[in-house]
Amino acid sequence: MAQQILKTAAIEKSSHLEYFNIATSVDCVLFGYEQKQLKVLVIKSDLQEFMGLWSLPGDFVRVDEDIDDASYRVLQQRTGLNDVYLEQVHAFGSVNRHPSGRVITIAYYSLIDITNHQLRLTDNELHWHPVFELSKMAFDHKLILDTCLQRLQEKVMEQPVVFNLLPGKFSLRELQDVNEAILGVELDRRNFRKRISLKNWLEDLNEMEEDVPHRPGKLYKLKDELLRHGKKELHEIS
Amino acid sequence: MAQQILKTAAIEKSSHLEYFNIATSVDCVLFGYEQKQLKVLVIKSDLQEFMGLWSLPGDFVRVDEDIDDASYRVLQQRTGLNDVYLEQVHAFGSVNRHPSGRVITIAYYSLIDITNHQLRLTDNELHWHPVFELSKMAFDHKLILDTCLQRLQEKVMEQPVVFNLLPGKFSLRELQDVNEAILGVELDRRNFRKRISLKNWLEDLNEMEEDVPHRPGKLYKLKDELLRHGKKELHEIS
DNA sequence: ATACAATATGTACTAATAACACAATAGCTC
DNA sequence: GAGCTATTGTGTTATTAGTACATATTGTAT
Repeated sequence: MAQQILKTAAIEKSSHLEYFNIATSVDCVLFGYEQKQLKVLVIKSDLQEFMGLWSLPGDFVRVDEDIDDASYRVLQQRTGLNDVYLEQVHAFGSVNRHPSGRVITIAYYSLIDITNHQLRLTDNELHWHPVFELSKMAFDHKLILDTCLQRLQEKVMEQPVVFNLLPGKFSLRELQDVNEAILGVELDRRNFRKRISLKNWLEDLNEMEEDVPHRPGKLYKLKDELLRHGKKELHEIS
Repeated sequence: MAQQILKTAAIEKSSHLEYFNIATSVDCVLFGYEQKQLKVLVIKSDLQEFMGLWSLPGDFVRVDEDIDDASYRVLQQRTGLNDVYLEQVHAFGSVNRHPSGRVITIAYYSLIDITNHQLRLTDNELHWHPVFELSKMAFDHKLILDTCLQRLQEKVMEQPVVFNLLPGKFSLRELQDVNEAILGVELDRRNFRKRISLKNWLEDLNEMEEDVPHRPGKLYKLKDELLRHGKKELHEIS
């Protein structure tokens, strides 16, 4: 019957110093929507090992910073935004995933209304790239992107997340286009509208599209109480 | 137009040494089922700060070890098992979650057939505790437990995971009991059986329960091709 | 005025879910 | 072994969600 030896945290830390040898980073999959395409914000890798390849924006987690805060910091740095929905998806921790040493990364995704927010283009190597036109990326970033995309696809018809990709006012056609761009399939218009109206997410603005070369559609907005911004988490809304 | 400076990984590592100051751990929520209750394997905290509180089994990730391997190592250490389904759920990284220093932890859950596998009881402070009778735990382990429980509840009726909690042969009543223990609700027997038969997960063994003080039920097993073990991942089985 | 392009809308079929009741069987007791 | 008890096994109806599919309407452009 082994007698349990109680340790203080301070003693424990000194006995485990060798484990403080792994860095932690966050990587952000920032999705946008433009010209009927789902896009993701990527940046040219600055490592010689990955020269010419795109990578996801990310950074090391600081010792005095929560991991969620680190991802908001990356988001803010790259887009100037700090009030959008950001969701943790998965941690990636293969031993050799990063050539600089042992780095475990935690992946987040977010949805950005490209057209209404200017990027902080610190250099022209940062840009919005069509998601389905990226095959090879630096590090394991293709895997990270695919994992986040899959999560987004699972959520898109179930929870009101996709509205972050759109301006405040939109037509049902625009909403359907976004959904199709994310899912990579075509949807039946009548069934789509029925599903959306069943969800009861939208408020009819009694306004019409303008300057379209055809019969204009009605404009809607997401109900205020369903807006997700900042760190607020809304769970399981139907 | 800032000129991009290419760095080698080696140069980058030396310039970021201050970030290699955060430890990474894994914590495992090992669920079991016994006496119609959902249980979780817990261990008395060995830190003075949390004296008397239960904590989840976990360990630091080693520098030369994948994070998934670390969770399998913890599982093996505590239960002697290495061929069960283990799923990553979430990373927890508040600055002050661990009194020994900055430790980010990655949570996994797994399902164990308690009755058929002896624990490696290195000391008697390790035991199976009813999940719904834990209110306060060491560190943020209550939050981790709740997060993993929620994930399990979401999956249990959709994917064939729960069979890992049961022996190889079981009756439909036993299966229903497990589901009820996980979800914390009562289910209608006829509807439950219909749903299960629709899933087509089970194989009728043409055997009967024995030594029950009532009409015996038929015994079933999970179809071989649906067994999840080791690191194999089966996705989206209906 | 006509052609065009897209909007708006409804019905019939199928699948899944939820509520609900009764006959059959094995062990146990007396 | 008669009767009691506990639990198995099974089916119908009503409701809701999902899928496939066609026609009339409205505004712009020529």
